[in-house]
Amino acid sequence: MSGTDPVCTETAPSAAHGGPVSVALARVARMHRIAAGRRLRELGLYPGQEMMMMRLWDCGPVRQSELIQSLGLDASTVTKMLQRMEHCGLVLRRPDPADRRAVLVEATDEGRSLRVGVEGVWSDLEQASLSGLGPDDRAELERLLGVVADNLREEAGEAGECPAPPRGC
Amino acid sequence: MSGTDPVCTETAPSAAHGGPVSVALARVARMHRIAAGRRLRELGLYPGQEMMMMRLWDCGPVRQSELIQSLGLDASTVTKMLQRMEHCGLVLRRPDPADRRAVLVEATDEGRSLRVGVEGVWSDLEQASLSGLGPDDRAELERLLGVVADNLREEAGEAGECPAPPRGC
DNA sequence: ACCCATTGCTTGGCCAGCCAAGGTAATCTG
DNA sequence: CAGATTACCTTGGCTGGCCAAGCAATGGGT
Repeated sequence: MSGTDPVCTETAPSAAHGGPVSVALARVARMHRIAAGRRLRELGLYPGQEMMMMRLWDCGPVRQSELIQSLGLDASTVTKMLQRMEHCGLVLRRPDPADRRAVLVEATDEGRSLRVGVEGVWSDLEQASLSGLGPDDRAELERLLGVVADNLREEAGEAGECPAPPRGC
Repeated sequence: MSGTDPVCTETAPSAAHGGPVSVALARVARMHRIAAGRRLRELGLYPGQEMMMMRLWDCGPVRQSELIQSLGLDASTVTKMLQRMEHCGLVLRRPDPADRRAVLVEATDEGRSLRVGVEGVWSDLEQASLSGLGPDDRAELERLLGVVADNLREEAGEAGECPAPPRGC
C-alpha cells in the first residue's frame, strides 16, 4: 500500500500492474473452478464434464463435432472425455448412419439422472459466489463478463450454441 | 430466442439456468486463459508459469511453501512445475540451510529476462479483454470480481500475499 | 470417373492441476 | 530427553486441456 516497502506487500504481483482486472479474473476463475469441482465430485463428475452433460441434456443425440463446436474445446479433448464418460456409463456413442465418419453422442439414463444434482450444484455455486451482491450488481457483473467474452471471442475460439438443429435440437 | 423451440437455442445450457453468472464466468475464464496461453507461448511459457515467475520476480529467493501459499496451488503442482522450469533454466532451486526440509526457489537471469515480455503480454491481454469498457466499468468489474473472490476464498483455498517477508520480500 | 481438399475423429505427447500416500526434518509435549 | 505431531516436499496416478500428426470418409472440381 504505502511506505518504503518495494515489493510483495500487495496480493497482486507487481509485474501484473498492467492488468489488474486480468489478475482478478484469473484468481476468481480458479477459485470458481475449484468450488465447482468440490461440488461435482460428490456427483461423480470431474470439472468440465458438467458442461458436456448439460449440452447432451439439451441436445439429445448430437454429433461429436457439434459438441466440440458448442463447448469450444479441442477435438481431442472431447474424444478423450467422452471415452472416459462412456466407460463410466454416463454417455452412449454410436456411429452416425448418415455419415460414417461421425459419431453420435447421447446421455444414458444414468447420465440423465445427474441433471437434478448438477442443477443444484450450479445454483449453489451461484449463490455462494454472489453472496452479498444485489440483483443489480449481479446483472452488472453478467453484463461486464459478456462484454469481455465478446472481446475475447474472436481470438480465443467460440463457445457458441447449437448451430443447426436438425430435429429435436 | 422466442417461439416454440424447446431447447438448445440459447448459448447457455438450460440446465444452468440457476447460475447464469457462473456460466458467464466459466466461459470468460476459459477464453481468457486461452488468450493468455497464446501470448505466453511466444515467450516459451506455459499458462500458469507466468504467475510463478511474477511471484519469483517480486520475492527473490522464496521458500517453495510460500509459493504454494501465495499461488494457492497444490504442493505437488508446484513441485512438478518447478522441476520442469528448473530443467528449462528459468528457475534455480537449492535447499534452505536454515531448514533442511525446505527448498529455496529463485529466478535465474534467463527467468528474469522474461519479465518485460510477460508484462507486455499481461497488458496486452488486459487491453484486449476490456476493449469497449470505460475506466468506471473496469473498476466496477474489478470490484465485483473482488467480492466474488472474497466469497469463494474461504471454501476454495487462498491466493494471498507473501505473508512474512524475511528480508528482501 | 478420378483426384484432391475438407471434414470428423483418434492417437500420442505434453503441461496444469487435483488427491492420496509416503518420507524426512523440525517442533511441540510429556 | 524421547515420542508424537506437525511442516515441507516428493512421487504416483488420474483428469482437463492443448497441439501435432494421422487415418477414414465425404464431397467438390476437372
